[in-house]
Amino acid sequence: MTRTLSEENYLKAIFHLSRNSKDKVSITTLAAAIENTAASVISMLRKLTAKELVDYDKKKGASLTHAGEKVAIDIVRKHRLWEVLLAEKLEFSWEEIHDIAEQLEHVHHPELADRLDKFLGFPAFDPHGHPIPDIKGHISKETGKLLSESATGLELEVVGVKDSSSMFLNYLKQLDIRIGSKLIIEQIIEFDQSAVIKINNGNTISVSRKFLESILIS
Amino acid sequence: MTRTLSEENYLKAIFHLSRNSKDKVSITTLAAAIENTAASVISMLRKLTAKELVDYDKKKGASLTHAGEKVAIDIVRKHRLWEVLLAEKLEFSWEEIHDIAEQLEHVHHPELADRLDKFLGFPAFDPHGHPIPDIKGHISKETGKLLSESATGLELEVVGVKDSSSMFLNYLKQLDIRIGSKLIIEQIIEFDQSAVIKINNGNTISVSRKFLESILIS
DNA sequence: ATTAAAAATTAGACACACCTAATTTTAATT
DNA sequence: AATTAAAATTAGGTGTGTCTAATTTTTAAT
Repeated sequence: MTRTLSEENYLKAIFHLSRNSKDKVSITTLAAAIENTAASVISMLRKLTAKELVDYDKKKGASLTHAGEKVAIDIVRKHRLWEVLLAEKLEFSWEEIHDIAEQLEHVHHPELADRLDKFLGFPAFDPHGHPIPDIKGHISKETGKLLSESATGLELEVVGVKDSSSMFLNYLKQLDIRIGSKLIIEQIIEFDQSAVIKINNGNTISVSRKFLESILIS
Repeated sequence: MTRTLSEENYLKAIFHLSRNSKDKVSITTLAAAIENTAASVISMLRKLTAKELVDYDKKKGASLTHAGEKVAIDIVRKHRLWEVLLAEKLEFSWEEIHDIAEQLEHVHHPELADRLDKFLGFPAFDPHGHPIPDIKGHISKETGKLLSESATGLELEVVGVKDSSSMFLNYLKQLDIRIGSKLIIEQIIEFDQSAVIKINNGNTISVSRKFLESILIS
């Protein structure tokens, strides 16, 4: 019943991808997310199907079984709890914690997550604004909606990011955007769906569509 | 230059084995320590030799190069710092922390050990009484000597254990022996080198030679 | 409906870290 | 010195998780 690192990463990827798009996840999508080839994805899905952690073969696309989802949520829980420890206790910055938590999330011990949770004071959100599953695996809904779905002219508060990569977070740091920052969409450029936004009632800059889809606002 | 889990475990094993016996480590000894076959050990030593982390082939036996020792000490440092966090902050008990730290010690990040160290208040010893290498890789000498090398009749204080396995630590827990406990060797049985010891001026029990070699006293 | 493009799949290979079963080398005894 | 035992080594094999290069199937467009 013990899972390999690869297996866990696949489960996690399927979990995140099926949160976003609701649908079953295609081979190609998974392959892109996990940065493996489609061939590799197929053989891993077969393995996970045999272990009854994933449903596949049926129509097109993979989804987690109940057991698989439990495993995935446990990994996500550990990931986010470790991120809180790294940020709050060890003083790592926003853009450093994700990669370390990617390693820490695979440490196995039946009580580890719960001990961490208690030590950290049962945090509800990780430093990127994502909800932390509770001890029973319940996840409160993502707070906020995408900046890309917001109207122009309104003052919006940043409550989280959809992309936790250090690349993106370094960019935000450079722009002086963090959780709690105030943004106003001043203009949407129809041509490429980019936008001009005002940051903290100060600088005005131009950002891409991809940027708008990576920020959660309240 | 990135190291695999296996490579790190070999480096750590060589490090610990050559602390104990000073000499270069034989294939057979390493194989027993790491619970692999001699054949596997040889091929891994070749790999580590090629990476210039280990000196081998020469006479009989392996030892760490300067670079290899640096890596090993870094792993040991992380292991022991994580043990402190697990015991002091997350309230894990003596016999649980070793196995978790075996996983945590392989988490890579250039600053992780130092941040942990700072957060924990720069501890000098881990919960099993072993010295924690400092930021420069310096390790203070093991405190204490083996219970097996002590005279009978004296009151001795437990300062550490040589064996951090949960098997041994559970046994100690059952005997109510921990760091700080007082022991008196009442008698050595010549036949098998076992001993009768008094614990905390209370119960008297019989223990094996192996037991005596697994406890450090001041 | 046909055709082209995209997605899924199969087939076969490879690196890694193991293994077992010889075989060779070294060390220890008589 | 011959013999035996132990240790080291080689040879060849396995499972896991990848890959590339076909091939097949599905979907979309004309």
